Amino acid sequence: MSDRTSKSAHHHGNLRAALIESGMAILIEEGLNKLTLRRCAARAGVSHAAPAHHFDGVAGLRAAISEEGFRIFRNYMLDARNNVGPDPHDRIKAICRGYIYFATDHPALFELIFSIKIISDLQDFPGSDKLAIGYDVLHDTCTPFVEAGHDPIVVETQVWSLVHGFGTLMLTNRFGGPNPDDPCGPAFAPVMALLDHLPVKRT
Amino acid sequence: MSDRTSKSAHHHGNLRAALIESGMAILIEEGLNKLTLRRCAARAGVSHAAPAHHFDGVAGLRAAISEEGFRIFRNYMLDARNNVGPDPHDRIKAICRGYIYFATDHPALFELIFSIKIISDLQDFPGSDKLAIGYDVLHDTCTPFVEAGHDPIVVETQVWSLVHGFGTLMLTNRFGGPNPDDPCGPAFAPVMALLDHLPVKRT
DNA sequence: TGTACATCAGTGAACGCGCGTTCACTGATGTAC
DNA sequence: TGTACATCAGTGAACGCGCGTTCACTGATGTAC
Repeated sequence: MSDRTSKSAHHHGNLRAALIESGMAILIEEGLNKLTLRRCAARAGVSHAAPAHHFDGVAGLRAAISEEGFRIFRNYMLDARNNVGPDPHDRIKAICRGYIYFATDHPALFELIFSIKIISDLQDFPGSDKLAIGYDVLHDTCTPFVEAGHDPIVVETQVWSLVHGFGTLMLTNRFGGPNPDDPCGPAFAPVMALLDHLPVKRT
Repeated sequence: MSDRTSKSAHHHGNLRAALIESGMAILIEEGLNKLTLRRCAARAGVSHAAPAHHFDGVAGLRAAISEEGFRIFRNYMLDARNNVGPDPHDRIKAICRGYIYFATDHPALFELIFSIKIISDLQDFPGSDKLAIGYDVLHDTCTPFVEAGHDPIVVETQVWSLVHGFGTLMLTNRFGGPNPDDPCGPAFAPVMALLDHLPVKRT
């Protein structure tokens, strides 16, 4: 936070963060299959061998970007939920809207964070608990629909499957593609309707 | 169907079909990112320039394999539905089980056929109506749950989102990974339960 | 039935591309004294 | 405060890899006559 403007040739100072930022931009502008070490380096204005000092290969870069992606994703859900009152149905529908907005705004990042196979890629991601960032929001918001003493995974599986399926199908244009004006418009209404019928089990 | 055993150097005779078969094997054994023209050619025992006579680039190969994949996928749903009686809930649950069995048996093929973005990749796939193979099964099986005069897309979106979301999340091990013995086991029960509550609108 | 010939489906060598990785190097930074 | 030095984070050249594509070629096939 001092003379970041100097930008001397060596010692970028914050290259790791800059590379992650470059990766995000590449995801937005070029897509997931263009996310390479060399492209990130080029975009950050640094030699292509430089990233090796900060990431353990391309898998490490993807893991770091995923972690940031999960945080952004979680904030989408929280922001949506902060705009509604305490009604359980309003809240569950809100986080689902946040889910879909995120998928629409950041399709490649959405694809990245959900392409990680938790078990098989475990060794590649030492901080694999980072892959659960956001799950707490789903869990908390589902609680009113979970009968006391019952396993919350049932409701969580129902809600998550429903919204995730809609999101992925929408991104591959199975419902005519995302509506840029309102990704949670008419096409999403059937999902909302089903959520509306979830019975509240405790208040 | 004559002397296919001769296998003379030139004129393989059925190379297109052999390359598609090779591609299927590669998907099963090596995964989607190993599906290349050169690998298919090598696996079919042919020079790597040969596929150019049968497919329009790697996109054409993927399209041809997708088409076959959609047919297999559809048969999974039909087979499952043929094993149950006429009860609408039994039938809708059956095609969803078929959906999940297919995803478990052919994860890379599942990934391929659902990675195709229908609109943007349209020009790459002249037979893009082939991308809808299987939708008829969903449509027909959902009919009893659609009120007369209402748009069937509502129920179709609900069922499809639910089962597709579960399938994709399961394949990335979000539910502890697919159970090899019974992919439609306890983890899938919440989805089945939700389907059981779909109201029948006509008989 | 036999022959000439056009067509077609393969071969194999070559090219350029982008990628990850390695390596000797060098300039900047920070610390010990 | 100043100097020596270890450490660290970059550079740039080089390597090998697998990929798609092109191209002249050649052997097999099928048809006209």
